[in-house]
Amino acid sequence: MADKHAPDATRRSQRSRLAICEAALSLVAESGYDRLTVEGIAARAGVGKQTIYRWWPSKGAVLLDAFTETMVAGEWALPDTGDLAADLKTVLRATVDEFADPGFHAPYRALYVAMADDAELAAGFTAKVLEPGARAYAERIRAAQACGQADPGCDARLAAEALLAPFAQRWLMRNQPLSHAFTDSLVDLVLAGLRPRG
Amino acid sequence: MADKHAPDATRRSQRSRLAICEAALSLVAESGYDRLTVEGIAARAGVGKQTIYRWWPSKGAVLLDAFTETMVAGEWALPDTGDLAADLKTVLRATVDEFADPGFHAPYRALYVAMADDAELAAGFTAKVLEPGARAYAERIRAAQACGQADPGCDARLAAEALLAPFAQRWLMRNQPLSHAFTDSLVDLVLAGLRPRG
Amino acid sequence: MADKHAPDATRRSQRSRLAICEAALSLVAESGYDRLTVEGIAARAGVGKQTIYRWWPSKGAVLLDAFTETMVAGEWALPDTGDLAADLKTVLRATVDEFADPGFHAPYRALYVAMADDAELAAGFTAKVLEPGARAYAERIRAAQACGQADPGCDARLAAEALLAPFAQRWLMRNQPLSHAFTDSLVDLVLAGLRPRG
Amino acid sequence: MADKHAPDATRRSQRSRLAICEAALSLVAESGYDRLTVEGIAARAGVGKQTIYRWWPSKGAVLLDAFTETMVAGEWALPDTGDLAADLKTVLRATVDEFADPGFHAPYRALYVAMADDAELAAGFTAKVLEPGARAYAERIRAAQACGQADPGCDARLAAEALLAPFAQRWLMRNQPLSHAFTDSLVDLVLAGLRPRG
DNA sequence: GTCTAAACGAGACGGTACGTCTAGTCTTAAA
DNA sequence: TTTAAGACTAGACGTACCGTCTCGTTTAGAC
Repeated sequence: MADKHAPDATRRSQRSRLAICEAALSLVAESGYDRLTVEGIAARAGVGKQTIYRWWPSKGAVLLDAFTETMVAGEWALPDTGDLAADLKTVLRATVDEFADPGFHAPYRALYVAMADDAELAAGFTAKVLEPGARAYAERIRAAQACGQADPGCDARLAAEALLAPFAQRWLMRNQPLSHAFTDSLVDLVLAGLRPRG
Repeated sequence: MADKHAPDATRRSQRSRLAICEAALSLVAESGYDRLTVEGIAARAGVGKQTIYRWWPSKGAVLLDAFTETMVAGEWALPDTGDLAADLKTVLRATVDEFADPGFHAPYRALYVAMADDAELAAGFTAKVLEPGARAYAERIRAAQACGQADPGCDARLAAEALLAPFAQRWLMRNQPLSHAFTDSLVDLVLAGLRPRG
Repeated sequence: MADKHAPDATRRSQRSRLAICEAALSLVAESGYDRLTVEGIAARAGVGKQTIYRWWPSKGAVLLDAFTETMVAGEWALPDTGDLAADLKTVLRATVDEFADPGFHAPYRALYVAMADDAELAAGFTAKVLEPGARAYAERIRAAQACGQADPGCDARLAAEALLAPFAQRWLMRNQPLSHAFTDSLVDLVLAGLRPRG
Repeated sequence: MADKHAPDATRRSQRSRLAICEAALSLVAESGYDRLTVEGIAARAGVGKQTIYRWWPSKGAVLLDAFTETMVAGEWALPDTGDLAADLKTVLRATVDEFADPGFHAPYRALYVAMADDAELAAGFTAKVLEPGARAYAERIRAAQACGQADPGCDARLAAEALLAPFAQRWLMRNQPLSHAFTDSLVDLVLAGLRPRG
């Protein structure tokens, strides 16, 4: 029936919305997700708590909005120089560098945490961040398959996961170095599995 | 120098320790990690809160102890029938089935969450759970390399990660099915990358 | 300088305030001061603990507020029939009777306890309860001095204390009966000291 | 019936007993009664908690023992120079001075507190400390009555209370000075009530 | 250009859980 | 058997946030 009182989005204060997103990102970068509180965000943003609860269901949702808006530029296509291995290595090296910035990896890690307990947020994070990334990799691999650089019988999507998941895992665990050498080897391993078969 | 007052471990009550572990596991299976509280554990275990705080630094650490003790049998060697692909598929299918049990995957997921915010716990979880698993896979792959079933030039450890991480990722995200077909394909993909090169 | 964050008294919930006072009085009457807890008051009042800590610094302060509001009618003048001895005896007998009610003497005793360790509370209890009482006695005695019934050279305030303190002492100690006979004798003794001197 | 297991007092460690008493007195003088804890006493005395619980029912009881043993010399007779007023003033002035020492008044105040909630302790404190004092005053007054210095029709015990209680009250409340002038006036007032009647 | 309904800042409220502290009981080893 | 030591169950402490609920105060769209 009636959804509580759906607030009137046209009257929403953009000023507050931005302040909340910025506050959430800066706080999570400073102190980590478990010390991030709605009250803290409201205080830093100079905003009433209700203004947060009116527009977001949880602090995880705030973070997801803030992250996707600020961090995720929007374009997701991988470069295609004609050399699949080189392109993948280039992009993964850039990603390694990106994850060195606490302003980036702190909210990213926070979203990983929040996701595990909150299926709705997991769906959102997947749809807005993870899935587009995986799809871009799969697309690039499919292009290589199309021009004979990779075995067309292989599942491009699975190969994309085989590239991205070990990266994510190492980053999440923090127990092994996340280096260019690592991503390069990973590309080599997965691409070996994609060699066109004679 | 002195760490506060290190409690005397020889006087520790095993009765309480076990009750705490069992309570933690059952509660996390019932309600999820973010509804798991130290007070709840203490209440269900029939134990004073201080007894938990005396021996563990956080609820995540309790869960790690409880999980490794109860869930992780101890032996980690993979079967070796001589057929690498078959062996890997068998084990991964069994793991898929294992993760269908909430009594198993709930604490596992909880540890993933806790880990992301707590580097110390991450180290413990890695050392006691993830690392032994990865090592067992790498060992099996090395055995295959030794008898010519796999390219000896490949990094066995990296291949192990390429098998395990996509599995973990899908499970964590819940957005794609975690089926035998998936793990079988994954084995095929990674093993294709390990084909002995002519 | 700034007192933390002084809460906004205009928004204070009177409903909660009254419930807290009533809960404090009933609990102390039932179980005594040392079994009185802030949590217990909050629970019985149906109130969050923070609502108590926001407005009072200690359980003693709650009790003082509750007591002065409920028990202390406000008017403190002693009757003046022209007969000082009779008037004092009447009032003290009434006080003896009043102290037989646990609803009255329990919080009173509690405040005595709390006072001894808390100088601020002592000041409050003195100012709101003890001092007005002593002053009323002193005033009545001064009236008697003015009309020649008592020696004008005596310190009326000291005489008031000589009446009230032995009463308080016996009540506090519980080792001797607190009877009308006792207060009558006390009045006779002190008034003998106030006889107009020839 | 059997009283639990009455411990064997003949084997009691005097060393521990003394250490406990000293620890209790010094701690209460330093921090006040409400910060006095059994654990604190045990720690400072270098004694197990059980050793305290074995021999005393409460921290108040420890304090009473410690106080009576250390502070109350044992002899309670007031001087008798033949001049009642002078003798009383001398003794009360000395008492005023005694109460200026925190080592004395801190445990005394603590016992007042403890007493109000604990009838058993009240009986003990009364019997060992207050009552002997009151009796000594009453005795001195009776001596004066015997030699015609005071009205024999008056209740000497009541007069003693009229001297001691206002003193105790002022000390307990801390809101009025506790001076020699005050005790002198008090003696004068009460003694006026005891004047032999023509 | 008001008027008026909303979104807003602020923050009090009923609650839950935190991590700490102490009570009083129980167990162990030493003397 | 008493003692020092200290782990145990129990539960209150005072604090931090939760998410809900008023309060006036902006503020922006409809009159």
